[in-house]
Order: sequence, then C-alpha cells, then structure tokens
Amino acid sequence: MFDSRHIKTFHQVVSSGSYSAAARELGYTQPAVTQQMKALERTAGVPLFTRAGRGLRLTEAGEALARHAETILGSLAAAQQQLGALARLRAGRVRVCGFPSANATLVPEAMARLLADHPGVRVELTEAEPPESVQRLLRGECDVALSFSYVGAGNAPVPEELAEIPLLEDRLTVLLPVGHPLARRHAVRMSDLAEERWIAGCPRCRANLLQICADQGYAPDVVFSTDDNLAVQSLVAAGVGIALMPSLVLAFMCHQKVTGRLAEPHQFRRVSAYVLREHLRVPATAVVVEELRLAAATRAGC
Amino acid sequence: MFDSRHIKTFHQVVSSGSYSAAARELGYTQPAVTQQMKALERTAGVPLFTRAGRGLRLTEAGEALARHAETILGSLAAAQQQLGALARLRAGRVRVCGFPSANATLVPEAMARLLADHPGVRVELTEAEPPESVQRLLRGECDVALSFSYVGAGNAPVPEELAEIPLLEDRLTVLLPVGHPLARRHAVRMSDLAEERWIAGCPRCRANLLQICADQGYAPDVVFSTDDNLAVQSLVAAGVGIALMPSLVLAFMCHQKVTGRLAEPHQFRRVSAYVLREHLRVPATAVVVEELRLAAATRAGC
DNA sequence: CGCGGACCCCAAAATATGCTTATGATTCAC
DNA sequence: GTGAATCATAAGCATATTTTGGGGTCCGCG
Repeated sequence: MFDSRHIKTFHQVVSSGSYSAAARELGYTQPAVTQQMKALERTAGVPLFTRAGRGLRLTEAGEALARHAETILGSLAAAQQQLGALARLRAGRVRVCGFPSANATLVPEAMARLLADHPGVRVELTEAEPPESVQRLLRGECDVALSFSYVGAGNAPVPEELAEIPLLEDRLTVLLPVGHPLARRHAVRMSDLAEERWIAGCPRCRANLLQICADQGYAPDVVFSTDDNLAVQSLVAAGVGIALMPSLVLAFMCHQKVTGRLAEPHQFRRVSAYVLREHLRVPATAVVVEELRLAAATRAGC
Repeated sequence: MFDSRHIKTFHQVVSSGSYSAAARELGYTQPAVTQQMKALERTAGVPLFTRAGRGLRLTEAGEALARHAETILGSLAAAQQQLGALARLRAGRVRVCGFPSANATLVPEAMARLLADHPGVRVELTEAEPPESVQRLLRGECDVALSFSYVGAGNAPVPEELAEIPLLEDRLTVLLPVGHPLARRHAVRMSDLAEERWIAGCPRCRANLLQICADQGYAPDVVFSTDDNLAVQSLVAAGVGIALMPSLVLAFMCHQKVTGRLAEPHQFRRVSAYVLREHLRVPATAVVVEELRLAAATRAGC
C-alpha cells in the first residue's frame, strides 16, 4: 500500500515542480525526496516522472496519481481535523450519570462553566441512584458517574480501574415544618428527635438514618420512604413527618413552610465523581470532571 | 499527519475486534500492533480505545477515526487499483508518431496484436516524416517514434537518451507501369534506368535516389517530387515516370497498372522505433514497442 | 476453585528504514 | 566557459519498527 508520507511528498513535488523545491517546502533535504519518490515508484510499479532537462515531467501514471493524491490527502486532512477538534475540546460528547440532587445542583453549575469555556462539548445526562451509576460506568454506559457515600457506612471498595474525584462533603440537615418547636434553633440534635415521625429517602439514605438514630440510642419511626426529594419536602410541609436530607437538596427547596436545620452531631455524605482511569485521558471527559470539581469547590460551604 | 499503515492496522483492529486477531490477519506480531496503535493515539492526541475486560471498545474519537478510515483506505485503494491497471497493462495511453508507409502497414498490424493481448491500452497515432518524428519524441510530444534511414547516407547520430529498436530492413523496389519493357523481370538493375523519367518521394528518399544513381554513374531525370505515396503510384500508373519505393509502400498498392520490382543491387532502408530510454520502463510503452518489433519480424521477408 | 487459554502490556535487543552529508554529473543561462 | 541549479548516488548515522521474552488479568471449563 502507498505510504501517506510519500503521497504528501509526491503532491508537493508536483505542485512545486522540482524535488529540491519540494524538499525545501517540507523541510527535507533533496536526496530524501529522491529516495521517497523512488520508493513510491517501486510500490506503484510504474515510473511516475520523466526527466525533462533540468525539470520534471509527469508520466501518465504520475498524472493519475496526482489526481488521486488530492483526494487521499483530503480525506486524511478531514480525519485529522475532526480528531483535532476532539483533542482541542472543540467537540466531544460526555455521558454523565448522576443522582437526583447533584443533577439539580452541581451538574447544571458545572455545565454553565463548561458551555462558556468549551462550547463544542456536548453532555448527555442520565439519572441513577448511587450503587447503580457506578455500575453503569463499569458497563461502559456512561463516562462520568456521580455518587455519594455516608461516612460511617461500610462502603463497597472502589474498583482499581476507577478514579475517584472527591467533590464535596454534603452536610445533613433536618427538614422541619416552620411551626416545629425546634425550627427556631440554628441546629438540632438528633437525640432530640427520638419521638418524631420520619420520612426516609433512598435506600442508602434510609440505612444511614437508621444508623445515626441507633447511635443516638433510638429507632426512628419511619412512616414513609421515597426516592423523590420533592415528595419528601411536600410530606414534611404537610406535617406527615420530618426528614434527614443532604444540604444539596435544600438548593431546590420550594416550600415556604419547610425549613432545614443542620443536624448535630455533624453528619455528612461524601459526594464524588468517578471515571475510568483511562478515560481521564479523553480531553472532553477530563474537562467535564474538572468543571464538576470547580463547581463543587465554589459551593464548598454547603 | 497520519501514517497510512497505522490507519490500515487500526481499521483491521476495529473489524477484527482485537489486537491479536488484527496482528494475525496482517502478519504482524501482537506487540507491533500495540505500538502502532499507541503511535496512532499519540498523533491523534486522543485515546482511541478503551479496555473492556478481555476486549476493546472504541472511544468517541475512535469511532470517528473508524469512519474516516473507510474513506482513506478507499481512496488509497482506488489509486492503487488505477496504477495497478497501468502497471499490468490494463490501461495506458501511448502516443506513436510514424511515417506514412509504416502507419499504413506496420502500425496497424502491431495494433491488432496489441488489442488482442492488452485491450486496455490506448494508442494515439500521428504522422511525421523521419527527422521530425524523433524531434517530437525529444520534445515529449510523443512516446514512440518510427523513423527510417538509408544505409549509405550520413545519418545524424542517435542521442544518448534514446533507445533505438531496429524493426526491419525495407528493400527498395522500382515502381513500373505494367507495360514497361523491364516489368517482366523479377528484378531490375538500377543501371538500366538511366534514361527513365523519375518521380521522387520525400526529401530523404529523393536524396537517396540521387545517391544511388550517382553510384551507377548517372543523374536521374526527376520530373516530380511528392511526399504522398499514393500520388507517386498514380503518377507511375499515368506513365509520367518510374519511382524507387520501399517495399512497405507496395502493401497498399491500389493500381492494377503499376507493379514493383526489386532493385539491383540490393538497396534498403532501415526502419527503427525510437523511445526515450526511461520510457521503456513504462509498461504500456514497452509493450507497444514490443508489438511493433513482433509485427516487423513476422513480415521480415519484405 | 484451580487451571489453561486468550488477551494485553512492558522492556530490551535486533533489524529496517529513512534521513543527512558529501560528491558527482547534467542542464541551462549569462 | 563559467556558475548556479538540478537530480543521482554512496556511505554513515539516527530513528523507527519489529521481534523476542516475560508478566499480569480476565474468562470459561472441568
């Protein structure tokens, strides 16, 4: 098969009209061009040039190859341009899979920065609760997974091929109706909430709630469980019970009659992004992770 | 720029699904493929593959390059096919420049063989008298020149860059009206023709006629000169005079009232083909020369 | 659950390939 | 004829590329 370098040199020779000129243009010495053209003629099986005094003339085969050279170099350049765009972050598609409260807060903030810095990068966002998002990552169904874990809980170890990027420590708050006796305090003690009715969130959150209450010496009265953060808020507003929720969820609090108070003792969940280590070398993926990190850092106070 | 070999290997990897399989297909060892793909990723600036257990998976950039690889390899193959056709004589155009009597005899015979053996080769035939055809060859206006020279005459030396391919020795004949007293003999002596009126051909032929007659001790009475062989024949038929003509011309004798008799002593012209030496490496040109040589050999008896 | 096969990666040595330098030969212009 | 510019050739050297040899991981199978 033809060597693309030979084709390029050949094309330059044709447009320059001489070996020496082509060599100057391409930064070769003249004998290098001579050898390349000799090799090209060898693989072609036909002479491409004929000597015309001090200059060159193309044979019929040379004319034919010159025409083909245009399209060959064109298709090579097209490929190079597209890959260059991907490398220089002028293009790229990243599939992010996050959990609801991050998708409503961290992710949009990161996307705003991303759009400003790299308008060519496209993101596809899907939603899954923590254990699932990392599974999807391992199955190749997404490029970046957002997950969280509760500090005390026995968390499954992170597989070796995954890189963990800690984003923030999301403090837990107690959601109370505004009229609740403890709602006026800045923070509430978990030990003061043994007699409350509780609304629990996702399975992990529920498990964490039970763990914390057990540490305080009681078993909470969980009257309701749901994945849906907005439903939890509405239930609290309706007086069904109180809830333990990460601060991130407060960012989209939409009930006037519900308020959040920091839980005591300090409780938090660790929010992290996960990526296949090798995917960190993909520019678009790397930049999305970086923007997530920055977005998390700027709201560090949560 | 991308190396076409890398593209080819990459394409094979994509269609085979693994480095090892691609290596087997292409006759490499597996580490060679690994390194080629590594180099390809280096020039691309983006990872192309991601590991998926025992197999591989393409990144977005890999998918893009796979699409481009099709067109790149396609255009390379197209070029290779066309040049291969030229090399294998399935195509090619050869410009032949000959003198009239050869164009009417040798060339058509050679073309018939050529058409049978190599249907793809195309020939463009032009006509010029001897000194001119070689000039055209040197100016690059044709690829094969047919020329002739008279033995005794001082012929211009053949330039070094030209290859001379002797085709045949074309014996000279005397053209006589059928009623002529000497027309019954098998051959006629030039010395018996001192009193005839003569019709001369092209300048070289005319000079040769004068030379031969001078050798016989007389100066011929040249009443007419023309390049046109058919005109010469008609003039002889009309009784204007007799002529000395190469045997080749007899091949297209169209007058019943004219006959040709070998001249004595033996006279002939050397008919040769000329090619630029480097053009002998062009298959189509070489085959045309070869067919001319064969055509001349089969009619060696002239 | 251990085992073998298939796969990939890595590092070093052997081999090829390609480039450069130096030199010679030719052509063309002044 | 001389000088500038061209291409061809040969030898030396640098860089690539391939192979070789070894190791690790994943998966299916007994």
